[in-house]
Amino acid sequence: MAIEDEIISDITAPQSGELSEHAKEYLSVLNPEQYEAVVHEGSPLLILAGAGSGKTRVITTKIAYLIGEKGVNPHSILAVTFTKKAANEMHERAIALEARAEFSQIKTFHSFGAWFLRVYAEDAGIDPNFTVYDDDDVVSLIQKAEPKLTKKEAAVYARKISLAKDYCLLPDSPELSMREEFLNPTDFAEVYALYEKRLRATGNVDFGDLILLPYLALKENAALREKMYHRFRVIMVDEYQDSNVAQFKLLEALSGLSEGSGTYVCVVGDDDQSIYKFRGAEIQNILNFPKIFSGTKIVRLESNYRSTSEILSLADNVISNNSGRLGKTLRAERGSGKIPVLAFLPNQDDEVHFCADLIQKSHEMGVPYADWAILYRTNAQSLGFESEFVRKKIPYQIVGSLKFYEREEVKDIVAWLELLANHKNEIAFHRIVNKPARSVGSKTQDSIVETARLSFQNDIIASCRERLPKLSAKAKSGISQFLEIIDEVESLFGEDTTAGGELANDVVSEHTDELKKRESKQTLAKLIEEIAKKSGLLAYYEERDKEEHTFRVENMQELANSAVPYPLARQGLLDFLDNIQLDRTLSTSEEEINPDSVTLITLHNTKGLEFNRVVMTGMEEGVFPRNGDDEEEMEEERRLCYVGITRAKNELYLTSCAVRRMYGHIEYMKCSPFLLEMGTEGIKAIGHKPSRYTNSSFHGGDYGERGLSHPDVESDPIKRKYTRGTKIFHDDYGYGIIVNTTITDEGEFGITVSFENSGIKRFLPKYQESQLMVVKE
DNA sequence: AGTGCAACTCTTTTT
DNA sequence: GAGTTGCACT
Repeated sequence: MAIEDEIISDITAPQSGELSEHAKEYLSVLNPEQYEAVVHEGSPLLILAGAGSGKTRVITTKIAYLIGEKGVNPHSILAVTFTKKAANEMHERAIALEARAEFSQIKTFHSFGAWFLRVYAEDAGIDPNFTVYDDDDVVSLIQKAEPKLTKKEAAVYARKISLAKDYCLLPDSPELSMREEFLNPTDFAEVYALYEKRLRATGNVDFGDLILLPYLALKENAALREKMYHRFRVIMVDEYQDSNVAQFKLLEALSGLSEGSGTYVCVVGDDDQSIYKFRGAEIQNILNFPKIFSGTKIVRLESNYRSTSEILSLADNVISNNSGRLGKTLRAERGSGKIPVLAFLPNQDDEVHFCADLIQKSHEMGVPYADWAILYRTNAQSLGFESEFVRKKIPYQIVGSLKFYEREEVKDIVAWLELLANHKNEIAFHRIVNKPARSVGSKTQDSIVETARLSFQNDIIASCRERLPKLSAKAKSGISQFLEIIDEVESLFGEDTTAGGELANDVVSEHTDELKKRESKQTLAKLIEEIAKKSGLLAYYEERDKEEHTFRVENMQELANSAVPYPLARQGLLDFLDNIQLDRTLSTSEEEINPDSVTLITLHNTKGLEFNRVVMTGMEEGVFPRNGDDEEEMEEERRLCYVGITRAKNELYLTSCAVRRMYGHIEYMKCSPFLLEMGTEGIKAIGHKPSRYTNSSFHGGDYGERGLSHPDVESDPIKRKYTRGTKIFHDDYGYGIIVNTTITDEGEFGITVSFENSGIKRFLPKYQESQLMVVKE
């Protein structure tokens, strides 16, 4: 690891004295708390950063400041976040402030783990050519380890194993039997142990291992820890409220905070935005941080620069119902804006139409589609919006959809790549050896894997070669074809088949990659195309595309396209696999995503994002919040609601349906308790208000009887408000006078307005209340 | 080995 | 209601 040692040798001494002009400039835009956080040094730092409080600015400015003003070597700065998107944004913004930040490690927790394991594979006791198993692969592997389990049962074990790893629990951890969730199935620990053994035999890792294995390696190896203390002098963690136990232990081991390493640790988070408990996030990490690390300085960022005061006050009304908060009140620096709108709608079709209308009408007035985000609790809810948007030709983009990598044809190609990277990958072997059919049945496959285990250190390809002469005629021909394909595609690597991950993801490797790419002009895309051709998958899917009118070949090509930036070499292959395995949510290939499109996104996925106009849909009990009973889960849902509201900069809309189709049944929905918590004061409710909603404002907490709709008592006030001759102001059209009022065929109250500058328009005021204002003279 | 039909579950949320 | 899984049949 010569490179590693080289990097740590040139940490420049801290400079003293005057700030550079550049630094004065970027520090001058900070508020006092932000400034304090940026220049703080000498003890651990906990930044409690409310939504929209400029947290990313603080982190990136701090990185720039440390490098530019404090003489910290950019290589010795590590910053981790939870999503690739956030990591990339942070890196770019840091570079914009300070070019040398390019050399800092700014990545997700998991991709940091992958980097660490490649570089220190030996210390961690694993093969440096590992690839990462996704959840489906884990389930398959559990079934291989314990064949009597059905897929469903195996999935239960898979989920719990993943959770156990988040909690940093191994099969033999005594704590495993102390936690309720691991008590059944009663043989959980045994299956977990079997799985671990089998997983190690494949030479692969799962997601949990990316955190757990680096931690274990550090824990058992003082020399390695020492190395890390020199390698990383500054460690920052973003979204710290969602870190899990394993991540905390990794951070602790990496920083040596308890060992007096002198590493500077800065964590940033917001306890009100902790929304990943189901995935093992441990909110105690942030609540107890100051207790665990004595001398911790706490800085609170409570100035919100994102949302209008109307939006923030709704957010505060909701979150203040939670107990056990560190406590924090956001100040709306932007001042006041439009009042949020709550639409009660008959059913989910109306919900979809309402959103589409809102977007389309605003677009006609020049509002870009990209202003809008549709938020929902579960992925399933996106379907209705998708079809409606397609129909109305509204461009949209779904964030966080795993669809691309879940496609059969994509998984096939990826399995080929994985097997090439790691000949021990049993799951990948099973997937591709007989596809298209080569008469290699499951019995033959199992016997080959068994032989690999017994005689070839799990190398399945070696096992294939050895078993070849002894197989039945059919299987023999199939396996020999298979081996031929393997040989042909492996020859594409040329002489560069040596294993090695020393340079992974470091700047140095990027340069070498760049050189190699230019020299050979060959990229990984070529490998993928060859695999598709030689394996017969191309022909196979061409045939199926014709019959089924699908676009599978296109998808394979798209995968190939996304591999163009990677060199045709072993390292390029591993980098590419890391990239797709650790970033499944983003469609890697930036295939013609319309830059001006509406965002469809789950509430969870919105963390860290912001939009001018936000619609929170499905505000119904049972949808959001999902379960109403458990108070702890309720608090997490409430935090999720808080996250959703605070994504909105200028306009917030909420929709709630009276009836929703679920499963195949019609469900009569109650409106979400969160709507009641928001109160009725700061929100404009339109549509048929359920009695539960109208009654609640008088006695908070008592949500009233279940009920759908009251007779519409609200239409009268509206009619009274918009009378002929009234002067109004419309956000899009400006000032005008109501020249006529009508009742439509559907019984809706309509007005005709003559605008000073926009001609004559007709409206249904009920649906325009957010844009319409009566002007008092 | 591959096809077709019947029965079942499923809705959290994701690196 | 749909998509998936498992079984039985060819």
